[in-house]
Amino acid sequence: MTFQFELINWYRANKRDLPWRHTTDAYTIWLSEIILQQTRVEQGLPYFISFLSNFPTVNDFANATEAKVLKLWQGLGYYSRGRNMHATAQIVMNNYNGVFPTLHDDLIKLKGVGEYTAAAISSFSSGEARAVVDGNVFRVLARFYGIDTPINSPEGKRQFFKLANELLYKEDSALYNQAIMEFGAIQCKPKSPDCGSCPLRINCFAYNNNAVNQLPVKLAKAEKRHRYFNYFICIDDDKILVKERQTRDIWQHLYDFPCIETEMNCTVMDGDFHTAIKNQFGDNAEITFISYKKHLLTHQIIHVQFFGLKNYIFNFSKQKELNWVLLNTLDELPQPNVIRNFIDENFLAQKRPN
DNA sequence: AATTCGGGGAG
DNA sequence: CTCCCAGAATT
Repeated sequence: MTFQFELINWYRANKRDLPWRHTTDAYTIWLSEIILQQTRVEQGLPYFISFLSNFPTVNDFANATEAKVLKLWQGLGYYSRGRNMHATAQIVMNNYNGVFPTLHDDLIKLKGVGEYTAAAISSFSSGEARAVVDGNVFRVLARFYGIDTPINSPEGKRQFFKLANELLYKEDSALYNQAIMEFGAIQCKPKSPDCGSCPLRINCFAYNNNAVNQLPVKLAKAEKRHRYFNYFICIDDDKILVKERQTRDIWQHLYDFPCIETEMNCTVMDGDFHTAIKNQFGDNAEITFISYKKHLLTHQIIHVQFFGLKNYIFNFSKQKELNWVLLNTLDELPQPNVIRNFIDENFLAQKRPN
């Protein structure tokens, strides 16, 4: 048990004071765990405060509108997390009588709750003996035990999951799970960890074999896809035309503007793009280029152009997701960051708070 | 088994 | 720029 006790001792001395560590309430822990999926603590913390304040109980969450949830989630990314939380809150109200589950086998059935999150909530809320395996745990185990199986391969996931559960300190799974994750986040960092001050270095494979920078091993990712979004700003007096994004693409159920997607960056004079504009907005439409922005996502590079539009016509019957909204209520809609930033720069005279 | 869901911070 | 973050769902 040396490894486990060293981790726990390190944790007692070095842990950060984080709000979700002061509770065993499953709902509160669930909020924090979903928000922190693929998200740094510093980035997620203000969202955790905001969600807990807006939705003190799972009942409050379940009774909110999805638009309200997505508005609070705006800017955090991976918006399916917000939509899945909303669905899960309603499932907890309907199927669990409003009492948030604390057992792994119940949690794993909830939307947006996978192996990591079910282990985290169950161990933190009820002390169930389930090992968490997140990015931190992969890294700590790969380095300390010298495991070079790619962590993003199915074989790697099985191997690390098995080892993590063998190592789990079952007498206090919550303490041990917190300890190994915090150790990975603060001490055994991805880049340039301070091995000289590490209490585990004596028995660490990577440290003793000069392999800290080679572990963990990760399979190469697919090439990023380039996409070209051409947005059209249609303003009629005090109203602007917005579009709710639909399923099977990024930013589902968030709002942007009427858009023509092209295969490359186009000017209004380019043949196919010109034709598409005329087909969409009529022969008399006057187009003016406003701005270009390159927006980086994990798997896509979005080249965004904004165009102003005048003297246009539009066939609404084929575009049910399009809607006129008042310019002064535009800010209330959940929007992807690239759209929100455009609105900030072009429509809002005064800066909004925060 | 591979891909696709964001956005931000560190280096 | 690249990599990674308290991963999960979909194909």
